[in-house]
Amino acid sequence: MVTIGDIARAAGVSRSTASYALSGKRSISEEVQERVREAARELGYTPNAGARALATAETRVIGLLARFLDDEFAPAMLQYIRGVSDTARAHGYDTLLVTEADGARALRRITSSRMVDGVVLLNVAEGDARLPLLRKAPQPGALVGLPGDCAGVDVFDLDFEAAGRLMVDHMHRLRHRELLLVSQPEHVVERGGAYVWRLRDAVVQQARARGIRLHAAFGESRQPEVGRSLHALLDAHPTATGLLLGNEAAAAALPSVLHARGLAAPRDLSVVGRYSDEFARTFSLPFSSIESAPDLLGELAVSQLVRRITTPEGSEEPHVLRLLPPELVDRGSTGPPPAAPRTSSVQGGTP
Amino acid sequence: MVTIGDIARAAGVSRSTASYALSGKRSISEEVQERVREAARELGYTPNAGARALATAETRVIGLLARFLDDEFAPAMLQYIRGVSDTARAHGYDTLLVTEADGARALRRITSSRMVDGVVLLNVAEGDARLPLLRKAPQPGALVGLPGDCAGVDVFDLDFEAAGRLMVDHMHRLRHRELLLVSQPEHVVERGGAYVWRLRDAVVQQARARGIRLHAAFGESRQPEVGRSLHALLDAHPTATGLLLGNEAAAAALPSVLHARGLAAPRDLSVVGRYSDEFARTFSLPFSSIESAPDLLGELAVSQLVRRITTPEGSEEPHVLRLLPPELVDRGSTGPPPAAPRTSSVQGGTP
DNA sequence: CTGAAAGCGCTTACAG
DNA sequence: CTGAAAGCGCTTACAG
Repeated sequence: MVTIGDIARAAGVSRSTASYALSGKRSISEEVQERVREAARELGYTPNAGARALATAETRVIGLLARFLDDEFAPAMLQYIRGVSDTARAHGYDTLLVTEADGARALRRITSSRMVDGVVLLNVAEGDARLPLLRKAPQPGALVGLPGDCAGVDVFDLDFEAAGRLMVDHMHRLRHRELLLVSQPEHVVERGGAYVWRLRDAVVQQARARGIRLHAAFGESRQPEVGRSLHALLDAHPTATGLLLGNEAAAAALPSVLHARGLAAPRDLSVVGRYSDEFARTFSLPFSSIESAPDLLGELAVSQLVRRITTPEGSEEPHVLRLLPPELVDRGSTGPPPAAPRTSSVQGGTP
Repeated sequence: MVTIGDIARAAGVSRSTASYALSGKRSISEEVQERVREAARELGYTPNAGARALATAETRVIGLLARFLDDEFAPAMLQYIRGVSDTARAHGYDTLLVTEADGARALRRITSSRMVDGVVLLNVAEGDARLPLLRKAPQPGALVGLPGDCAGVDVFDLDFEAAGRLMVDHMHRLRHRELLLVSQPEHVVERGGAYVWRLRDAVVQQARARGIRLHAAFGESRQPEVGRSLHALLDAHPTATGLLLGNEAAAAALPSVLHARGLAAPRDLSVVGRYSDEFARTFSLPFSSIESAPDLLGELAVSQLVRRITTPEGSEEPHVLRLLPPELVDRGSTGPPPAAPRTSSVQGGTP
């Protein structure tokens, strides 16, 4: 292994001079600087990360705590991970990915051993067990997902309440008067997935305010249950003309369900989902949707985290809570309600 | 920050004794051991990872180099990542996830700075630019994906040739005599994605051996192109009775395509794909498929990597090349060919 | 502009 | 069974 000592010797200077020449942290004569650089290049020198971390108390690594829960839709997670990882790199940081089931334990491990300079938490729940630990940790943390208590951390999330209102208003403007809402599975709520009820409550309230009949159901996260529950919901409410989807798994399953019933959007049913454009393109989902912006959320969280890391200790800026205003991406799946009500469940019926 | 010095002082012993008591690397009296452990617990001691890495030349971190390529289907990647990350943790390692576009550069960074004890490369291509660097690195590496030259690394992959033969033989046994094959997009091949032609060539050859007419096409990785190309293929070959899918994006798009044409599998068309069971369940893909086993491949790669890391330098065991025998998961989408040929493209026709 | 030295927090031969 | 010391490779005050 080639060390800074080797570089110093090759360049005929002291180790400190070699270090300064490479870092540029104090002025070094042109000539020496060139000799050192040349030696480093020639010997293929890279500073030892552990040694540097020990000396500077900086690892240039951020921790990313992701959880894969049975009742959530895994593919959506990938985009958050990419957003975080790519942004971290752009700031000169590497990413330690932790997928351990026991997130609190994992968080303690990586923070108290100083493996990371800061931490991004994905999939944050209302009373997230990782938060008390994060607040005690010496490193700053940024969250994607809104917890009950935001003290001591920077928080980024979609504004799910505004998203709920936007869905309803969009349908209301098109003159729909009876809507269906499919949320995430009920366990997600029980586990503290606050975004579920933030969206749901907003939808319920706005529907009431607009004089719209609303039938709200919890969905499923897995096939074939998702499809069955969609069928059941459509069967139960044949006069509903619009469908709001808070649930990515339901959105992915909907095209088959519509086909099986001989329905088309927006001709027979107007549909609005809530997922990313990337997701829509990957699975060819033809429904208008509220962009969930996973890459942007990851990027914002990391950028803020890096600011905290690099900002001097004392100058504590107040913590940030940023809820992104929802945007509706129009893919043409909404329109005025049909004149006649849908025919009820016709397996494979003609359109 | 609480250091081993603090523990030593609290327990009234030297730092070395404290270290040994915690690591158990030499015999320490019961009593002292207890005092040290108690002190560590009380003060909440965790060894500093950087300091430990510097002293031991071990980081207990493995690097995971993933690439997200436009012409590949991103959701499939997540399962590899989880397999690697979970297995690493089970062995006591953390995972540094690198998604940088320039994989070779990233590999050099993390290996030469000794951020990791070993490296797993995902998505390995025929003449992978990362391999020469990996061979020069001081850390061992394990690959998921078969490169042209396996020297110096451990390699794990699905046996794509056997998979191709299995697909054809399965259809042949059911008396199909004309088949369609949809591979990955052609750019994947151009880029050196060897698994594409390994599967394709084996299918072509086996079809010839069995006297089967085969129409092989490259697919697309994105909607709506995927769907269009499937339609075009089905239009072009109305007498083909079986469809082989090497391409996950095509598999995800197929249900809509079949619905739109009023076709059902296996009644009108027998279908075999190549993707994981997890993938099938997430997207409710009703097609029999050859299990691509991403979690198992990730697990095997990491387990072997850990063995290399922990094995003493000299005792170089020969490198491993392991190709998993394909397994067909039957989801009931294959059967005997229909008596009458398919009617050609009928948009929304009755079944 | 440059060098000698201390120190980051750990582990592990070396001595007793 | 235990302690004092060296060393891992770096950075950065301290001195000139």
